[in-house]
Order: sequence, then C-alpha cells, then structure tokens
Amino acid sequence: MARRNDHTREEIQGMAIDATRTLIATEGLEGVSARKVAQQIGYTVGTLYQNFENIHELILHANAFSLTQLLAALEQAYHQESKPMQRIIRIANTYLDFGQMHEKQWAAIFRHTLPQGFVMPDWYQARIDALFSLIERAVWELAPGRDKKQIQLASRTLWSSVHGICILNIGNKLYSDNIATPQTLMQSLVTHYLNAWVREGSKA
Amino acid sequence: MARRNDHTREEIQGMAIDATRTLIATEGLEGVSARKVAQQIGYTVGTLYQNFENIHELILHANAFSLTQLLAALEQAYHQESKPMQRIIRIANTYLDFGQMHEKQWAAIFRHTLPQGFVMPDWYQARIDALFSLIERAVWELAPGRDKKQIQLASRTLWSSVHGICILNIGNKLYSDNIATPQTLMQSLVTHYLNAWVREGSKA
DNA sequence: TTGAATGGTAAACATTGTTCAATTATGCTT
DNA sequence: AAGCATAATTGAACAATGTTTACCATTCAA
Repeated sequence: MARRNDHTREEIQGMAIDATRTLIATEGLEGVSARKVAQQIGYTVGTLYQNFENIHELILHANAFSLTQLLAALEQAYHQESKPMQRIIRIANTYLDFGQMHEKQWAAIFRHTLPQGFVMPDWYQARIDALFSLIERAVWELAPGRDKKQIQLASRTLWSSVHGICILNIGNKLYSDNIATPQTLMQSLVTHYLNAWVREGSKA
Repeated sequence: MARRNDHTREEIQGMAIDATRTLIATEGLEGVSARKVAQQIGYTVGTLYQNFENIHELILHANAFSLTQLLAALEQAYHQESKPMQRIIRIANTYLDFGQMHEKQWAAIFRHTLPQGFVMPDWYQARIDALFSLIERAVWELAPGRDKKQIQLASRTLWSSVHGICILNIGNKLYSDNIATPQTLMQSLVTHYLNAWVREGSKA
C-alpha cells in the first residue's frame, strides 16, 4: 500500500467527515462542497472521490455522527430514574433541546435528501431504527400490558408529532415566542396524547 | 413599453411560475433550474432575471401556488357539516392526502430554504398564517369556552404534530406499511390529543 | 423620422459535482 | 540495490448551476 502522506485510508475518511461536520456546523448544509472539504484536510478533490462514492455519502457520514450524538443524549435521558411518563417527557425535551442547540446539524439531517436511485445505507438506517426503538421501550414501560402493535402505533404517532414540533421550531419560527415556548407545546402534546392513550387501554 | 413578443411582464411571470410548478411536479425541487424554466417559456435566463430577483423568489411563487391549493382543499374540508371533532379529523386527513397526492410539490414547500439574509415575503407568510388560522377556528368550535391563548397553544401543538406525521410519511417511509397506515397514526393523534385536551378544559 | 427607453439576448464569471489521464511515491521482487 | 508493479495523488477538464452585464433590437413618443 503506497501512500504519500502519513494518512491511512481510514484516517483520510475520518478527517473528511470531521471537516464536513465543521462545515455543516458553521455554514450549514449548503456550505458543504467537495473542494472545501478537500482543502480543509490538505488533499485534492480527486483523493476525496477515492474515499467516498460521492458528496452525499460524505454528508451521510457526517449526519450519522450527529445522529449518534443525539442518540447518546436520548439514552442518557432514558436512563435517569423516574416514572414512565416523566421519562418520555424528558426524552422529548432532550430531542427538542438537541435541535435547538445544534440547529445546523439538525437541519442537515432531515433536510438532506438522497438523489434518485440512491438507497439509504444500512448503517444509517440502523441509527434511525435505534432511535425509534428507544421510544418504543419508553412507551412500553408506560403500558406494559398493551400488545406490541399498539405500542408501535403509539410510539410512531408520538414521535412523528414530537419531530413535527421540533421542525416547526427551528428555522421558521412559527410561534411568536411570547405566546408559547416549544417546551410548552411539547409538554401539551406528550401529556395529553399519552394520558388519553393510557386511559383507552385501561378501558379495554 | 417595448416588447418583442406579445407577452406582458405579468404574463411572463405567470408562464415562468407555471413552468416551475411543472418542473417541481415532474422532477422535484432539484429539477428546477433557471435555464430549464427559461427554455420552457421560450425566453432566456436574462429575461427571467428581469422578472424575478433570483431563483428562490421563483420557487417561492410556485410553492405559494401549492399552498393556495392546499388551503383550498382544507377550506373545503372545513365547510362540510359535521361535529367539531370529526371536522378536525377530516381536515387533518385532507392535509395528509394532499401530501401523498402531490408529493413533490409538498416536499418542495417544506424542503426549500431561503438563503442567508433572505426574508420570507409577506404574501407568502400570509398563506401560512391562513392555514394556522383555519385550524384555530376548528379547534375553537370544539371548545368555545377556552380562552384564546389556550386555543392557540392547542392548535399549534396539534398542527405541528399533524405536520410531523405528514413529513415522516413521504419520502422516508418510516412505517413498514403492513403495520400501520399514516391515516391510522393521524386518527390516533387527533382523537387522543384532543379528547384529553377537551377533558382537561371541562375540569377547570 | 428620429431618438430615447425598454425588452431581450448571448456571452461571460464563479462555483458546483464528478471523472480521469498523468504523475509520483511506495513496497516488493529480483 | 535496482527496477518494477501497484497504489495514491494530483490537476486539469467537463457539464451544469446561479447571476450579471454589455450589447443589440424593437417600440413608442416627439
């Protein structure tokens, strides 16, 4: 294996992903370009394209990193001792906080779209699955008696909604801030939805 | 006013917006380019840039058109005779259906982002406001006794959530379709959230 | 009819993603 | 140690993007 600098293939890839993450964090997704990344790591575009199929794969790796950070934050919120309902609220607020604190990275995750014919890699989908699985666990603890399908339905409904609040929160500030904070909306969503959902279950 | 062809400024703008809408509908937001639009309407890019500040303004106009269509569909759903709760469910499903039926246009609306320093024009924001106002009306009918702040809070919470379900529905199909349809999620969200919210109000 | 103003064009510029032939450095073999 | 094969790296090239602008053409008013 011949190499001119003291960087292995893996090192170059790591450096490129780091540079991409920095670019996203400072200039946003639109600020990322192959040449900028290459220049940042001291190589040329050509080298970049030998380590990544295309620019989307690179962005995908950077986003996967953010997803891992997010997941870690959610796991931490999960593992604090408290009642099931409070736990879910805490996780939801962590989700919200992450979006607010890392706005550019967050936007990059859900705003980036694969071009036609590009399939989402398994290692990326796995992170998303892990996220949903965490929610399902938390919801299950709230109502251990419900069957799996119901848990799944409620989890996905709830988390799509939580996600919706996060989205409308960043960028387009749809709420005049003096009226209601996104935390208030989040609280309203989770308590109302889950209270009714739990009650429905105890009826049957 | 000198003109080479028989098109007024307004006509050219209308043609350009139409062409942009077609491009979005067929190729998606990424398929839109100034040259494609110009060629479609039989003019050059230069002419396009005399009628629009930049490509984003053009896209904004196309998206505003979609928003108007969406609003019309929601208004129609609103004006059908039924109980308040059923009305809201119907509106939410109309929202969902619109996203499914006009996937590309829908994605173009919420995926398009203004570049730095670009402020959203009033005529665009007005359409979004109209949308939220419609929901507020529908929620008010469900609980006419609640004060305005509470109505606003519930409306925004609910609609952010509805929006979240729509988003996760298109593109990234996060639900294995054999488990639950998005309509099921929508039904679950609206009924549970609003039932608990109404009950909370009658307690006070 | 002539001149001024407007409509429209085409070419140019910078920047994007992506490819690829040429070059250079490395490791292995003899 | 020399040479060779292989891999790494470059830099130029291509097409397509948004955007600007100098120039040409047409029309209306005088």
